[in-house]
Amino acid sequence: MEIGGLVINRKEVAKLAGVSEATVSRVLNNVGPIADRTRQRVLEAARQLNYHPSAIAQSFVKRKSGNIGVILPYVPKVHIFSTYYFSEILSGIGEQVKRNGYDLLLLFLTPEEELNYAQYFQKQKIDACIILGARDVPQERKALLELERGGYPFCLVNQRFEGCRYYGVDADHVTGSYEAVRHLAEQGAKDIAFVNGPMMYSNSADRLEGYRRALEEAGLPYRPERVFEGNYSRKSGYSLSASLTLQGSRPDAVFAANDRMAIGLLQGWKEKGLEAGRDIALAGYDDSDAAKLTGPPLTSVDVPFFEMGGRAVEHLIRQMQAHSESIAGEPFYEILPTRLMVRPSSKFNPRK
Amino acid sequence: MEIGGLVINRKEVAKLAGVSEATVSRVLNNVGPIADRTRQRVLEAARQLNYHPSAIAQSFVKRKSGNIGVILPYVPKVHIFSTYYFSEILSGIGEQVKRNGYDLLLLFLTPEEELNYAQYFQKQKIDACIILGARDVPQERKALLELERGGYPFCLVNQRFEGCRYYGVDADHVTGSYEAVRHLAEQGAKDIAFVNGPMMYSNSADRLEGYRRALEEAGLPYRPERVFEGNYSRKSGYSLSASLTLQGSRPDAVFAANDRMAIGLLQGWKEKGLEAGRDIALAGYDDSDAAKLTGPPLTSVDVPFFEMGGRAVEHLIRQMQAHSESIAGEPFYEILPTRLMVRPSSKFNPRK
DNA sequence: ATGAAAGCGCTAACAA
DNA sequence: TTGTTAGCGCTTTCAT
Repeated sequence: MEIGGLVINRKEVAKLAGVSEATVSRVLNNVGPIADRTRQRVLEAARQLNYHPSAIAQSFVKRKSGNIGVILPYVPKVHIFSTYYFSEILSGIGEQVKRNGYDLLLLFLTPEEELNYAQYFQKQKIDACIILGARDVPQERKALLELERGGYPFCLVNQRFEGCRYYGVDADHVTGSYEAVRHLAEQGAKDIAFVNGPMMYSNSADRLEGYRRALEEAGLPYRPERVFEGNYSRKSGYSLSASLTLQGSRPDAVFAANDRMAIGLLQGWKEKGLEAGRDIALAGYDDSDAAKLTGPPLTSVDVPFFEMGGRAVEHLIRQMQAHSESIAGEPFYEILPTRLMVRPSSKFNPRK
Repeated sequence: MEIGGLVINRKEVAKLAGVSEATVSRVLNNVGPIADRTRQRVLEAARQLNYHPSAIAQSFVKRKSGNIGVILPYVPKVHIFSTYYFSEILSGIGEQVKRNGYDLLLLFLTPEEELNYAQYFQKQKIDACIILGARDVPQERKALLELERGGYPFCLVNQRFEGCRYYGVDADHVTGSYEAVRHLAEQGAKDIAFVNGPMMYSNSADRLEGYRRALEEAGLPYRPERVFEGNYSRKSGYSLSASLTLQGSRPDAVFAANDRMAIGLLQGWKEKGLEAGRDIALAGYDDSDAAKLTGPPLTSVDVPFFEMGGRAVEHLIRQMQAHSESIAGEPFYEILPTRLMVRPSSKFNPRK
C-alpha cells in the first residue's frame, strides 16, 4: 500500500529540466529575466512530474501563511453555522477571501481556554483575522488590545468597542431598530415592549438606543420594565412570551432584537391562542429566511450580513498592504445600512 | 507604527534560559529526559518572552500542516453556509476537528478552475480532507481517483460512487424516502408524485429507489411521468408547483426530496389557494429548521447531518493513524439512519 | 540569463 | 541529561 502521496520537489524538476533549482523557482514565480527556451523546459518538466510547490515551505520562508483566520465564538448548544447571522457573514467572508487568493482557516473558541487571539499570529497560522461575535467584556478587550499592540491585522464584525479605534464593519442597528419601533408606533401601538439581547454586545445597546429614540419621537414614555433581556435564542423568546402576556397588562406590540427570539414569542403566543398581527404586533430583526416562513410572516429588519463579511476581508487586505508598504493605515469603522421589511406580523388591531 | 508583530524565536528563549535550542524544543514538546531545573528555566523564559513556536516551521519540518480541509462545492447564487444541509455538516466537522487538535481549512471550489483535489495535498496545505457535495460526473471521479492513487486520506459525505471503495459517511436515504412515501400511502394517497433532485447525486438515486419501493409495497404503480426533477432549490420547487397542479390530474400527495423544494411547492400552491395537509399531502426531506415553521408545518425526514460531519472527521483521523503505522485501513462506508417526522402537511383528505 | 549559497525556525539523530 | 548538527523545500541575494 502506498503511504502518503509521493511528493515531487523542486530538485527533481531542476534535474529533469537540466537547470538549477533557483531557475525553477524563478520560472514558477515569474521573477527575473528568463530565456524563453529555459522557461519552456522548466514548465514542461514541472508538468510531467506533476509538481506543485510546497505551500508550507513557501510560507516558511516568506513568513506568510496565506491564511485568513475567522475566529468563531463558542455558543453553547448551538450549531454555529446554522444560525443565519454567522452563516451569512461567513459566506461573504468566504467569497472575498477566495477572490483575494487566500485560504480560510476557521478558529473555534472553546469555553475552557482563555481568550488569546494574538497566539494565532505568533504561531503564524494566519496573516490576518476576522473576529465574530465579540463581546464587550474585560478579557475580550484584553485579547484585542494584544492584537493591536502586536500590530496584527484584524477586523471586527458587528461589534464596536467604546474608546477603541479598531477596524470593523457594523450595521446601523440604531436606525434599524428606530425604524422598526417607529413602524410599530405608526400602526397605532401605544405600549411597545422590547425583547433585547445581552448588553455586552454593542448591537444590543444600539437597538436599545433606537428603541428609545423611536418612543421619544412618538411621544411614548420609555419604561424600563418594558425592556426584557433574552439571549438571542428561540428558547429565550419562548420563555419571555409568558412574562409578556401573563402580566396584567399585555403590550400592544413587541420589538424583538432578532428573529429567533421573535419566533419563540410567536410559538409561545400561539400556544395561548394569541396571534401576532391580530392580537399583538410583532417585529423581529435580521430578516432571516425564517421570517418569510412563519405564520404570520414576520416584519423584520434586514441586515446586509453577507456584504459585511466581504467588506471585513477587504479591510484586512488593505491593512496588510499598508503594512507591507509601511504606511500607517487609518483605522476604519464602516457602518452599513439596514432596511425594514414590513410583513403581516406587525399589524396592530386597536380593539383588543 | 509597528509593522507586524515582533515574533520571538527559539534562539532567544535558549539564550535567556541559558540552554541550547534543542533543549528548548525538548522541554516544549515534552520529549526526552529533562532535568527539572532546566525545564523550569526554559518554561519561565518562554513565558517571559511570550514565545509561541512557529506552527509553520513545525509543519515544514514535520511535513504535516495540522489542517483538515473541507472542500465546498460551488453552488451558483447560493450562500453555501446558509443551507441547512451544509451548515449542519460543517458544524459537526468543526466540533470534531477541534477536538482532535487540528485546524479547519475551508477550500472553496470555483466554476472556472477544473476539479483537482490532490493539489491541496501536493501543496501540503492539508493532511486530510472531507469532500462535500460531490457529484457523480467524470471529472469528479477523476479527481477522486487521483486522491486514492496518491494515498491521501479523504472522506466523502452524503455521496457514494458505484464501483469505488472510498471512505464515506452517508445516511440511509433509501429507507428515509421509503418511509416518507409509505406514510403518504398510509394516509390514503393513491397518486403520489415525487419531486427529486439531480440524479448525479447518489442520494437522489437513493430517494428514487425508496419511492419506488414504497409504491410497490403499497400496490401503487410506478409512473415515470410522476417523477419531476428540481435542483434542490426553493425556486425549482416553486416552478414545479405549476406542472404539479395545472396538469389535468392533480396528485393526491407529493414527496419532495428536500425541504427547500417542499417550501417552494407550498408557496406556489398557496398562491393558487391550495393548502398542503388539506388539498394535497406533502412530505419534505432534511427536517430543517424551516420545516417546523411553515404553514402548515412540514412532515419531513430527519437526517443526522451534524453527526455525519463528526463521523467523517473520525474516519480521517483513523486513516491518518493507519498511514503512520503503515497499516492498510479498510475503506469504510458508514450509513446513518434517518427518521420520519410527521407533521400536519402530510394529512390527506380523500374528498378532493 | 543562470548558478551557488545562505538562511528561514524547527525536529531528530547522533555525540558527548 | 544536554549540546551539536544535518536537513526540511523554498526564496533571495550575490556572483558569474
